[in-house]
Amino acid sequence: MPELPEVETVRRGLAPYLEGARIDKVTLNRKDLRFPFPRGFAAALEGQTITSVGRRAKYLLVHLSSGKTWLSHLGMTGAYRFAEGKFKEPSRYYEPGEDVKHDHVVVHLTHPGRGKLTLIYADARRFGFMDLFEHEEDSPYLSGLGPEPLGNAFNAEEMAQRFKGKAAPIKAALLDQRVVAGIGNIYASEALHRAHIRPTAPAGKLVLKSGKPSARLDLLADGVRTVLTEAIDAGGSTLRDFRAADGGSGYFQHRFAVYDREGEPCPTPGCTGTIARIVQSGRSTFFCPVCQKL
DNA sequence: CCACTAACCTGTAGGC
DNA sequence: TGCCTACAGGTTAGTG
Repeated sequence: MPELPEVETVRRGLAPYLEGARIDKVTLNRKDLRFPFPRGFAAALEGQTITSVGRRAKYLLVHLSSGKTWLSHLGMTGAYRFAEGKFKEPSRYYEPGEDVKHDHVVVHLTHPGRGKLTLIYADARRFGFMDLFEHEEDSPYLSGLGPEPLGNAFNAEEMAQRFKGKAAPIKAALLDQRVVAGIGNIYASEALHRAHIRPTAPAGKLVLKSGKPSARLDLLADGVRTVLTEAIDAGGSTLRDFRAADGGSGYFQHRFAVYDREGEPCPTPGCTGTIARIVQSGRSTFFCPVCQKL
């Protein structure tokens, strides 16, 4: 489900309700999601106060008073919501009375000023997972990640170093979390369209012999930053089932230039192209064959 | 190390 | 209506 902008939207929705709250009880309705919960997971959360809610790439990071960090990845269909009608619009899967068979984790909290809250993690496909660690470098999920695309360490020079000599298509390179962390299938297509780069182009072709980024790669770095920033500002994209923690939906999907727009006219000013769909590494890629040359 | 595939699991949309 | 297929925002494990 969620790429960086959607996870950031979830983080922003949760933070005001979680920060400062004490975790009273954690119920796991099964022993695993994509992977088993770590040993003693629930017990390690219980009794803790949440100091802050952060994010790294597509990972939510809930920092606890014990110094440990509760990591949560939403996979494709993971979602958080609060029970008991705290919000006007419940997640579409979970209208009152609807089945709750995908509610896998239930967290009872007491928030100073907001009182008792029940946070629920639901995940139909169970591609999500959770972890608990003391130091970020101890988490296998975080240790290999590339730079945050909206952080200072991310720029065209940085990308050039990672792309140099790579034969893999640029779309695959953008999806590689070791190269840049947080881009997924939607925003990879969108960023490439903004930079007018063909998704099949070998990543190495965007790097000059000197190792400097090409002008196109400069455009791509800009495209990544701007599309992610705009998507966050729009509250993420709502396809199928994505919901922010308050049950609301993002609206960036209305601003997709190419994603899921096969057969529609290319929105690039003056371009006469029609958006095409191809499959790369088993996943859909959308692009304009006319304005996305190399 | 690189590139690619299959696998994980459930739900939904579309064709017949 | 039912049945069948294709596809879905992600990541890891296994193969050459």
